[in-house]
Formats: sequence, C-alpha cells, structure tokens
Amino acid sequence: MSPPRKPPSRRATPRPPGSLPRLAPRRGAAAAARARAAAIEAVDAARAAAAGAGVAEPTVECAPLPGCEPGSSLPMAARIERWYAARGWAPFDFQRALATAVAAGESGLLHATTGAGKTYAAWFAALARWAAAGAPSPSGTRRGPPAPPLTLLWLTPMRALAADTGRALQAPLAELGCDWRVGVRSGDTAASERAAQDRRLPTALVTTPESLSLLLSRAEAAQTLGAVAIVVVDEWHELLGNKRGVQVQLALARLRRWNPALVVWGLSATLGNLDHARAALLGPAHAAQGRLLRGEVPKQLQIDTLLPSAPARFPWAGHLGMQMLPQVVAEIDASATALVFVNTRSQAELWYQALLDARPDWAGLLALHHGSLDADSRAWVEAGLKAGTLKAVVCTSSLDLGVDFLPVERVLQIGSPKGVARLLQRAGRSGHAPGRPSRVTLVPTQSLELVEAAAARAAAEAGHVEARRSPEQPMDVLVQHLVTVALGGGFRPDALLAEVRGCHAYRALDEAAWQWALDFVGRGGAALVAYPDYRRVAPDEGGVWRVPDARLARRHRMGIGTIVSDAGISVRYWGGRGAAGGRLGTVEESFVARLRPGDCFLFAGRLLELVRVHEMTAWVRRASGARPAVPRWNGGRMPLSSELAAAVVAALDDAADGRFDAPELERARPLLELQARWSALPRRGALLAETLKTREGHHLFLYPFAGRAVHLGLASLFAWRLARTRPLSFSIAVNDYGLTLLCAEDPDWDAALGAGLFEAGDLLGDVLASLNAGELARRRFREIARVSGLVFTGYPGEARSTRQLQASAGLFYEVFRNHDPANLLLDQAEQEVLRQELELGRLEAALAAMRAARLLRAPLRRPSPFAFPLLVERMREKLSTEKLADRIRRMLDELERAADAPAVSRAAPSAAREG
DNA sequence: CCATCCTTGCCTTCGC
Repeated sequence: MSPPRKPPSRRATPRPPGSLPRLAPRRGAAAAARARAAAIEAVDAARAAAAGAGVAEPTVECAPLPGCEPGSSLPMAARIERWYAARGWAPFDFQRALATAVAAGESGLLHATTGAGKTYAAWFAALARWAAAGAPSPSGTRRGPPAPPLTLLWLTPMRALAADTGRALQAPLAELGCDWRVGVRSGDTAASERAAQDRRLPTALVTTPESLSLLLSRAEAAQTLGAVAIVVVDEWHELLGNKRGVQVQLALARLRRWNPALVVWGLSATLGNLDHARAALLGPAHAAQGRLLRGEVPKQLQIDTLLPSAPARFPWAGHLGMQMLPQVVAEIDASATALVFVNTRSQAELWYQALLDARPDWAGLLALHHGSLDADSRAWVEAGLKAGTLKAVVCTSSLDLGVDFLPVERVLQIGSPKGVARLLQRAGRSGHAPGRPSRVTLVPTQSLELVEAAAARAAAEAGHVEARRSPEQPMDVLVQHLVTVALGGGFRPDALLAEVRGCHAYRALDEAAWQWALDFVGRGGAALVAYPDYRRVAPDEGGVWRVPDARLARRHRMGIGTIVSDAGISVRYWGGRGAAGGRLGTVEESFVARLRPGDCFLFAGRLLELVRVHEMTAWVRRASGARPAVPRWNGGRMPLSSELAAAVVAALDDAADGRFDAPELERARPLLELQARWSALPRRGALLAETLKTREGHHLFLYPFAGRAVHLGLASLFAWRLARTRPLSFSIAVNDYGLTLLCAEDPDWDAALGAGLFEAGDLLGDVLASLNAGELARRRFREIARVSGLVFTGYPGEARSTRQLQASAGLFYEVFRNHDPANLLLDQAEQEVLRQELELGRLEAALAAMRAARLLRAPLRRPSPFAFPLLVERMREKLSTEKLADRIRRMLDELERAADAPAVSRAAPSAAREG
C-alpha cells in the first residue's frame, strides 16, 4: 500500500493541484532557452537553499517525486525534477501518484491520454523504485551490490516503437548522469548487439512480446530473467484484445514465479473497460490489489469536419472521397506537417497519386506509408516525419502507433473512422506532447458520412469509447507456451498449471483441458501419434518436461509468436539501372495473377510495368502513361463499432426531430429530408424496413446499425429462415448501416416480417447452418495450426506460398475431424468464428433490438438515399468497374428525374449531374 | 469517371 504521505513542504515553484503544466512558451528558441535556464536555476537555488539550511538533498523540493523519502539516499528525485524543469514541464498529479505506487511495490494500470508524458512518468517511477531497491546509483556513487543482469523490462507492441523508446529512455539517463544501461532487443537488433546481449543483458531492456518469449525459450532463462523486478507494458490496449496479449499474460506469470514481488505496470490509452484491462494484465491473484491510475490531464481535443463545398454534387455512395481533394489540398497547404489517414492501402495509393497530381511542387515533400510497403521505405518516411522534412504523409493504420514524438501539426481522417477509440488515437498523433492540443479533421467521402462525422464527435466528447476484451483460453497459445517453457529450462506439470492459471485468460482452465494440452505437446494428441515431429516435449528421468530434439527446438523458436500473415508476392526492380533489385513491398498473389507482362500498375506511389513473375517475386520497371491497375489487398474488414453506430442513430434521431444543430447534419439536411420524404429516417427504437420492386426482383432493406459483420450474419440468417418455408433463393449485400435481400420471386415481405423472422429460436444452430460455419472454421484453423506449431512456415528466405500453407492447415483440420474430434483446437476454431468473425453476442443483441423495435414499413418507388449504397454494394460483386460506373450514372440520372421537386434540386442526388 | 477494406513480429548453429 502507499507509504504515509509527507506533510507538504517548501516548493520552489508552488503549483495548484491539477493545474496544467507550464510549457516553455513557443516564442523563439532564444526565449525558450532562457526560460529553461531560469527553471533549472530555480531548482538549483532551491536545492542550495535547502542544503544551506542543513536539509538533506532528497528533501529539496521542487515538487519531488514521492517515494523519495529524506535520507533514503535518493538524489534521484531532485535530478528528475530538474530534468522536467529543463523542459518547462511540471509533473502531473498522476505522475506523482504513479511514482508513489511503484515505489511502494504496487502493480497496476495507468490510463493516460496520448501525449501526456506517460512514457517518462513510468520510466522515472521505475528508476525511483529501482534506486530504492539498492541498485547502483548515479555514476560515481555506487552503493549496494552490482546491478543484476536485467531488472527492468519494457514491452512495446512494435519494433519501431521499441527503438524509439530505447532512445527516449536513454536520453534522460545521460542527462541525469546515470550509468545504467538501456538495451533494445527485437527483430531489428543487429547481430553484434544481439551477441553482446547474450553475454550480458543490459539493466533495462526494451523488447516485444515475441522477443521476450524467445528469451523465455532459452535454457538459461531463469538466470537471465529471474531477477526482473519491474515490467512496464506500453500500449497495453493494443495487446489486450488479441493473442499477443495472452502471450504477454503467460510471460508475466513466468516472471512472477521467479520473482513473486514483481511490479507490473500497464500503460493504456482510453478504453471502455479499464477494469478488465487491469484484471487481464495482473491476473486473478493480483488484480484486486492492483491500482488503476487515471492520468486524465486536461488535454485539449478538437474534432472538426471538412464540409463539402458543393453539397448538391456530393455523392450518395462510394468511399474514395476524391471530391474532397481540393479542400484536402488546401488544409495540407495551410499546415506545416499533416498525416492523412485513409482506411485501405489501395486508397492510400490513389490519394497519394491524386495529391501529387494536384500539387506537383510537393514532389519529395509528400510520402506514402502502409503495411505492404517495404520496411526500408517506411523507415525513410518515419525518419522524414521526425526530422520535419515532410509536408504530409498519406497513411493507413500503420502510423496509428509507433514513431512517437512526431512534430505533426494536423491529422486528417478520410472516410469513416469506424470507432471512437481509433479516432482519439489518431487525433493524438498531433500535438503529441504534454499540454499541446490535439486536432483531427474528418473528411467525409459521401453524404451519410456527414452524419457519421457529427456522431463521431458527439461520441468522442461524451467519452463513449469501445471496450476490448482478452481472449478466453486460446489453446493454441497455451500449446506454444508449453513448448517454450519446456525449452526454457523445462517444467513440472503441477507447478506450471498453477502458474498458467495465474493468467486471466486461463484462470478457469480445467484439468481435462490441461491434460489435453500436455498430451498434445507430448505425442500430438490421438491423431498424430505416428509422427515423431509431434512428439515435441517429454519428461526426463527427474520428471521435468523438456524438448529432447534439437531440430524441433530450433523449429519452435522460429515459429514463436501469434501473428499469422500471408506470404505476399514481393515486388522488385528488374535489371538495368541503379535501383535494380530494390524492394518496393508486397502485393497479393491474386492481383498479380490478373496481370500480364507489360501491364501497368500503381504501387508504392509509382507507376510500374510488370516484367515477369518468378518464384513469388514480381519483377517490375518504371513506366509512364497508360491506365494503371491499382492493387487491392484482402485485409480485415473492420465493422463500425457499436459505440459509433449508436451515435449515428442518435444523430438521425435528432434529424428526425428536426434538430440539425451540428454543422455536418445541417449540410446533410437535404439528403435526410429526401429520405424522410421518400421513405422514413431510421431512428432509435424503430426498425426501418424498405421494400422495392425492380426489374431484378423484390428488394428488402433493413437498417439495424450493427456493423457489417453482424449484418452479414443477419442477412444470411434471414435468407436461410425464409428459404426454409418456401424454396426461394436470395442474394444479399451489407454495409455498416444495414443489409438487403433480393429475391427474383415475390417472397411477400410483409408476411415474412410478421412471421417471426427476428425470433431468437435456435439462433446458434440457424446461424451455423446459414453461413456454412464449417468452411469458416476450416479457414480459421490456418492461424491456429500455425500458432500451435502444427504447421512449420519454413526457414527465413524460403518463401512458401499461401496456398501451400492453407493446404497443409486444411489437412490437419480434416485429420482431426476424422480421427480426433475431441481435439480442443477444433473447438477453438469454431469459437473464434462465432465470437470474432460473426460477433455472435452483438448479433443476438441486434436481433433482440429488432424484435423490440417499432416497425417502420416503407414501400419505395425508387431507391432511397439509405438504400442506394446497398444497391451499389450488391451490383459491385457482379459488374466490372466500368460497367458499374455506367450503371451508377444511369441510376442517379433516373433518380434526379424522379426527384424533380424543389427539395431535391438542392439535395445530394443531383450528384448525378456529374454523370 | 468509379474506386474499400488495417495493423502488429520473427532464427539458428557450428567449427575454425
């Protein structure tokens, strides 16, 4: 528990609690330097005065870090204060509270807004604890025993962030005159540094969850990691909700077993469920005593929207948003540096090109950053951002994290932010320093996104942020961990079971599941007994389970981790000039398969011509002219979050009541009024059901606002239930707002809607049957097979194609289904499909809401503004891009003619005029 | 002229 509070004592710079930190005012370097010098002088003068009065140095107060008690031999506190003062910062209350807690040996979770200075706060808190524990003091004044090899572990989710953090932690050490060593270990760490670390680890190590697991897999793990006293898990919100977070839970349990007094702190951005985040980090035995510190500093946050200048010409559908190009150019022009976030990689390529076309003078100042670009070019972009030499970067989520401490002035978000947490995260990329305001500007790409923009701002201001939950008992991660621990010195099952149950994810692991896992690493379970490769772990004469086979040990180490990604086709320059052999990045096999040599495509911000494809590599050269193809990647499809969807419905509610206070709503007003006139506005407590008859057949449009994944589940469910009573066939389409069913025959929608379509019934059974869940589970099994070590992805440099990998994972799936149906990995695949892909819980809730809702029936004579994007979505699957464009133009022409009333001439459908 | 689907990490081993 906290040490007794000291009575308030003299302060050199009194400061009311909770007040903002003083920043060195930005009025020129000379003035700033003077301000810093003055601050340092003030601290030093206070120290000198205190020393003169015969007071021991640690009591010298310039808002000292708590825990640094008089006589505790901690000049550290004063040094840290001085370091802060030199930057014109004063510590926040949360930073003091953190230092107090850490000094007292407590664990917990620190929630702080991005850019609040949490990194330094946690670092200094750890230093204070460390010093209090008798580790070496600042240079020259060694006390106590020499430092143990490794005392502080700092985990980050990204290599780039690890490198940044390593530097950030080192700098204050040097300035504070400490001789403690900070090291970084990740896949980026050079071989020489790696070798040095193998001889002796630094006192503080910044690393990734995967690299930590690798350290745990070494025979001498207990010696090298056994003395770790403090662990800081940075960006815990990023790890919490996935298997990487579970891997961290397991690693922490291991470290705590070696050192029961282990102090663990998570650093997290805003989450809707911070209590759970703490529980998952600390585990069932420690969660209750764990602290939850809220570092809610008054960070100024501004969310605004670029309103389309000509709303009459703003489109009804689509997500590219190129109509906003001139305005985006103007915004970039007006700021020193900007990040332009888009939602997909191909959109990033297109926007980068469009911006360069609009402003050729920005060549060299504009950059592109997404996950399929070569690591070197991404590193170049990140360095350019840090150095402030870039005007703007068009990027995907790849710049959500990492590259900390950027001098970014503006953040633009093109298209839907999809979630409140994401929006806040991106806003935090600007003004990334304590006390500086953050600003994000939303750029809607179509009319309904105007509503979403108003909703996103309202939800962010109300603090409705999404929750993230730890996975429950993933057996693939446990299996991997068992082999890791068997390698890392071996284990005795009883002791390891207790340790594993100390993790939140495995708190309820029963004996049967545990025995299954042991059996699986021991002999591959019932189905694989005949294969020696799956006899990975065996007890020795002493009853300690180890990995006897060196070859299997090596394989395992190379497969550690829970991220599974497809091997893409590598794109490289062909022959000739200087750039020959240079790597540009990766594209998907399916994209390259459609190209022939000589075809052009746009990639990595360049126009390229395909020369040849050979062994998973597409060789290219620079090209000019020609209409290029643009690669598409089949990434994950993030659905609109429940929080944001609820905010959209609330905004529509406002509109239905005639309130158009938000400027975005006012701008969308003509469209919303048209929707109300032709159909009705969806609103809270009501379910809008539109029907339309076209040449194609009978359409039904429903708007549950539950995100695209749930809508896909609902649409399949409805189609399946309807076809059960009469042999009808439906085609379906979904987006984040709603879903549509189309039937060639008349299914009598009114009867269908009244006949228990939304009943829960045997929901699970119906959903599984309607979606061909077996096939989904089979696909899901690929990742599970990789993580559990069934599938070996090959040695580095030896590229195996996705198809091969899928085939062998599929083989295991079949073998288990036929010969080992009790295999828990099969259950896991099903559970992951239901929970993650279908969001079954959200689907149930949506269905219940639809049952309870008042039905708004709207027979349409022509597609409504809400129905139109769904209609387009459905056609997209069958038509080529050009044909689709023709169709959309024709449809909008028709709509414009239909809507020949005054309300419509100023309404969005006249976007048709562009056609 | 239309355009959609994100991100994250990672090895070894030996003999000279």
